[in-house]
Formats: sequence, C-alpha cells, structure tokens
Amino acid sequence: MASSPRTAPPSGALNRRLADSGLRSTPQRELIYDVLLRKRDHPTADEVFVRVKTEMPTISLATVYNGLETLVQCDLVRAVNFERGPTRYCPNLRPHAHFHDERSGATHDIDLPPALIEHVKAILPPEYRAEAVEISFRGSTSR
Amino acid sequence: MASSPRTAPPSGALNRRLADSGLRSTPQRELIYDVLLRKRDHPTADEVFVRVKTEMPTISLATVYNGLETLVQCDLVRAVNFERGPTRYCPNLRPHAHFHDERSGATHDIDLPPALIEHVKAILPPEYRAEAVEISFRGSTSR
DNA sequence: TTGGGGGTTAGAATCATTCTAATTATCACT
DNA sequence: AGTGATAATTAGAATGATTCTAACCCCCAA
Repeated sequence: MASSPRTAPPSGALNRRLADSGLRSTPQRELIYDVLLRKRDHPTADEVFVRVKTEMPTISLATVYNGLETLVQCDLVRAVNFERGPTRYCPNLRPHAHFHDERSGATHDIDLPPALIEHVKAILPPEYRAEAVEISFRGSTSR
Repeated sequence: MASSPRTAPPSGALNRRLADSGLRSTPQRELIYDVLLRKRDHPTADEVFVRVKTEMPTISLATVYNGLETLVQCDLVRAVNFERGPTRYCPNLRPHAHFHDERSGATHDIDLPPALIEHVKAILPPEYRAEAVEISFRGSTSR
C-alpha cells in the first residue's frame, strides 16, 4: 500500500499509550478507538465491527477483537461484562459503576465518588488486596 | 431461638420453594442443591456435574444446567459471573460481594453491611430504580 | 389406565470469543 | 530506497460455555 503523508495529527492519547506499551499505532486501532469515543453507548465487539466496517470495509472481526483488547491493555478503554452477555466497551476512564436498564437494554455510567470506593474497599479483611472493584446495577429507569 | 448464623435456608427449603413456584421436587434437583450446600466453593456447572455424577451417574449435563437455573429462579442460589469466565453457583443468600483471587483462582464471599448497600444505592440518580447491585473485587490474598 | 404436563436426556446448535497460519505493513538500519 | 526483523491484520477454523430440540419418562388426576 502506498504511504501517503498524514493530513491530520494522530490521536494524542492513543499514540502515547500505545508507544508506552511498545505497540504501534495503526489505522485500525485508531478507527476502533475513534468509534468508541464517537458513540459512547457501550457497544459490543460486533457492534464496533459494524460501525468500523462502514469506514474501513476490509477490517476483520478478529482485528476488532484484537484492537479492543489492545485498548483495554493500554487503559484507554474498559471492558464491561454483565451476566452472560457479550462484553461491552467503554472509553470512560473516570471511576464509575454501570447501570443496566432491563427495559431498554441500555447501559449507563454512574460516577463513583472516591469516598464510596474507599468505603467499599474497607469491607475487605486486611489480607485481601484488591486491584479492582466492579459495581453494577440492574434495574430500570422511570424516564 | 437465637439462630446460628445461617447462609442458606434449612433443608426442606428446596421443597417449599419449588412448590411455591409450581415446580416439582426431583432427585436431580435435590442432589444438585445438596452438592452446592456441601462444598461452597463456587463451582461451575461442569464442576457441579462432576460431583453430582459420582452419586447419580445417569444425570446429564443439561439437567445440571436446568437444575441450577431452577434453583436460581427459586432464589435458593446465586449465579456469580466474573469477567468472561463460566458462571459459578453460590448458595449463600446473605447480601455479599465476591472477591476473586487471581493467584489461586478461588472466589470468596465478602459480607456486605446493609449500610454499605444503602450507600452504594444512594449514588444513583432518583429516576434509576435498582433491583440488584453486584460488587466484585479482583486481586489476591496475602495468605 | 389413560392422558397431560412437567422433567430428563443425549446430542445438535448457538454464540462470543480465541486461535492458527498465512499475508501484509511498519520499523530500524543500511 | 532496500532489507530483514518484528508486529499487525486477516479469514476461517476451533473452542468453550451454554441453550435448544426432540424423544422419552414419570407422576398425578380424572
């Protein structure tokens, strides 16, 4: 493929994080990340694949899975699991919980106050060292 | 009549709960439930299948899945999911979180103080009605 | 004693995800 | 610009957990 000069600077955060991990920036990874940033509705890998394919028809599903995993490793994206459903992806890096609305199927972010995170971690006996805490709600919204 | 701390209903609860749901008590369902009560190590459906099979060699994996689902519906057992791993089953009915020890692969129950559950629910905007809250930790224990 | 409705079973099917092996792109160094 | 070495992408096969299907079984009521 002939290389063309860049017309726009690459996404700063993505390139920096990739480089920090010894990984390369690629059009596929940039597009996957961009798609996540553009519509923050917690899409599944399949949904990301569909969105990305409209702009890059040759991309493969395996690359979408690989790319999403890469973004998760770089701490640019969070993988969100709910019960047995497919993994969903979320570019919100603030500490937050997830609310799964059973009526609409939508997932909403709920900001977590730092004090609450501390409260939650405080219930662990001292020999338990938590690297991560996940909080998720299931229910419905009245609007 | 102060009771010893109890994490599951007394034996016999199975029959009552099944009857309440218009379901029948069967040797398979009783054995599946008994196996869960006997060793509370959050087994997967496959692990339950292996344990149950030593006492009832003709039971099928499908029946184990069906039976576990039935117990979950009757609120005698909780299904526990951690990331993409297979569902695990837990007869502890007290409100509790789960701690997943990455070193050993074990899952531990962490009792949740009622006040903490309230604190956690309190972060939801008023139009969100939560039917369930899940809290899970990932990390390791120093012993 | 018969009929209907759960319940069980073995195996097929499904679904999300991961793996494999081959191809392609990019980087570091001339 | 050329050349390997290394990383990334790709299509499709394979995997693993779970669910479905269709036949059979068992119990209770009429």
